[in-house]
Amino acid sequence: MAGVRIRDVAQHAGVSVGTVSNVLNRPGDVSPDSVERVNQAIEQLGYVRNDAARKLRAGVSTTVGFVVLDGQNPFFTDVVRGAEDEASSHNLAILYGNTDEDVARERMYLDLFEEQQVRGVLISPYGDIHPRLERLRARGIPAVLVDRFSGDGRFSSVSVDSVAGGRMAVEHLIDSGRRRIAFVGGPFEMQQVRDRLAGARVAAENAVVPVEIEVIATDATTVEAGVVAGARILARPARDRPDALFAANDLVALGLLQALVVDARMLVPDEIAIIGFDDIPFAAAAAVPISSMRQPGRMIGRTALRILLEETADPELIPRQTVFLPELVVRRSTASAAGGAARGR
Amino acid sequence: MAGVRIRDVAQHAGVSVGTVSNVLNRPGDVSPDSVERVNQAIEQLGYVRNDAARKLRAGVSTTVGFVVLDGQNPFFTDVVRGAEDEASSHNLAILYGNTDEDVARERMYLDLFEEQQVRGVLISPYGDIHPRLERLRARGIPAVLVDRFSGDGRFSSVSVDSVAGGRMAVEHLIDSGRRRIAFVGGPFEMQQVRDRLAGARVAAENAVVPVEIEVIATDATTVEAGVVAGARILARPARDRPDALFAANDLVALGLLQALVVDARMLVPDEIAIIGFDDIPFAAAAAVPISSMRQPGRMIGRTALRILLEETADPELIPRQTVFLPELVVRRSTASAAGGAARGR
DNA sequence: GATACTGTATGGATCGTTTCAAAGCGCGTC
DNA sequence: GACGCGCTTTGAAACGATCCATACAGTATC
Repeated sequence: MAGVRIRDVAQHAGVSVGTVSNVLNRPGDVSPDSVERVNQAIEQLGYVRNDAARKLRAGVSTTVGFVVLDGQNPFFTDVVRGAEDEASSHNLAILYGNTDEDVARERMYLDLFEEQQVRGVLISPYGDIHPRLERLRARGIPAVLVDRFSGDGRFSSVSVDSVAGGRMAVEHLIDSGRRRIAFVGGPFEMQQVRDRLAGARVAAENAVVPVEIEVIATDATTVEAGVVAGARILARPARDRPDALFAANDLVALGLLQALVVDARMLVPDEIAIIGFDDIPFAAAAAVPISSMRQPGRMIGRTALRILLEETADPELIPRQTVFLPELVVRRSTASAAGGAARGR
Repeated sequence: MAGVRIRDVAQHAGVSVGTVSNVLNRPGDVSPDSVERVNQAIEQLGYVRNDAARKLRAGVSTTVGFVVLDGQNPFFTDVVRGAEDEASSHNLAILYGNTDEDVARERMYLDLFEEQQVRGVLISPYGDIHPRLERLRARGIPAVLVDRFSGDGRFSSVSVDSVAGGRMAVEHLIDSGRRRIAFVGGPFEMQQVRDRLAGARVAAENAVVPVEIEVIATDATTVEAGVVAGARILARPARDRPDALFAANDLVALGLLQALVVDARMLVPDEIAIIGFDDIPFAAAAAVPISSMRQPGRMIGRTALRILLEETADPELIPRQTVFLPELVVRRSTASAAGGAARGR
């Protein structure tokens, strides 16, 4: 429609097209005088660069793709926010896709991003996408895994040590006097879920007292799945229930809490303790404030994008794994079983 | 790098470049035989269309921009999800930007989207961006306002009737026996905030009993802002406190709840009732389950994207305002002050 | 057998930018 | 005044797809 092209700017400023392009891309190489005139022309004509033409010729994209496992999970919105901050400071835009733990959607977005020739891809993977990512890399599009350790080290990744996190969470439960612990989460296709459980088992094995770990599988890591799992626990006779729940993430923990406390009036932490993972902002405002393993979501996003940009700059870079350690945040949901004052008793 | 071009596909399939393009865009116009051969070649060579070249020549973009006020707010992630669903069914990708109530960021994203020549823009506006949007429209990029009524009708919009919502919320508070009501929210630059307050005032004026509406201003609609406001309320002598709080949204309501109940052990709803807006999933799992005005977020997103696509198809279309009515969801936080029997739910 | 018509296929022009080799310019040196 | 040296500027050739006017083959019609 409007169609102000670089040629019009050149004409208006009395210079050649090449010069305008240089002003746009390498102002240092152009005389201050020309820069001034060109900028005025741009201003006056309301010129906006055509990114498609730029991308076609220069081969450089100004977008980065981000494929997220669960965009509804506040933890991931936090990660996205971090990536976005970093991106906008480099004048990049984010192409956003939410897979919702669906392999087909995941593939679709990667296809889309390839057509778009994004500068790079951040992805919290669900299915096995290594071959797909290899192909992208072969086309000059690097990828960084987010919230997932790259087992074989073929890609860079930014994540949190979920095994350590699981261990710390369960150690905390054991310290506060719990012995019959249930891990609530799923699906086990998700590496994070497997790792957190593995960590829980390590803590149980290392404990000086005998500790049971039971697994209550859910089909997703959502509030609804937590509610369903909670109902299953309630259906059991009181004697058969665990005395502590380690939820795969805070959404599940909130669902459990809703089923057990809000709906069924169980006493948390007295009858049963609950700990989650992620420390989303809502954990603190829950029916009973939920203890959790805090992940630095924003930082993860920032870091991932930064690494991605380094890799675009130098494709020969060796992939590197960045791992943060989660931090235990204790709230009321795991206060000592003994009740009030004494802990050692 | 890889660089399989349409020319290579043509060669491999033994047809001309034009034919391959036709197979890609109008397979109906090509003989089944050619379609077959071309598709095989595409498969074998791993050809992926170069969207930049396509966009440059054809002028059609495969991305839609979405500028969101607060990407951390679950309500908005729900809206985005709706838009995304609709977009992916049309093979469009979403360029995502989060303004965080910052005018500069808002402008930056609109610039970025203009360079990208997106197909259209969805935006939940913060500042006054009408001139900016007019300019986009002049360049053939339509925009649809999300979660904000277009007062002058110059753009299509999809929103919820916030005035009605505010009225319904406060009517409910009055019905349950409250008389000294405080509206907690801000900044008042946000139309949603103003409208919800306006609705509250309407309800108070229409009431058959005298009702006071007090305003407790916050500088954002976040959990933290709610906590701060809660502390201010606590600082007042008990006699001077309102008997009900209408929060501008659920995040603020959760913050209030945290300050008043979790931290200070006030009794909700007995001493003070709380109602929020949006009905985010976390409202139900809160310390005291929070009553709220439900907005159909996902539906809003879907609808907005659909309208946007209709407008790209026919730029002459007259802007239209789609308004949903919010729905009152009553939970424990506003149970009758009288105490009464029906508290169990 | 000439003509018209339909359905496909072709290939060169085109989109708007960046790139890059070459030219132009001003100035100091010999 | 010829030459060389930086610093700027120039203009035409890409980039890879789509568009479109044209060509062509095959069939129907008279």
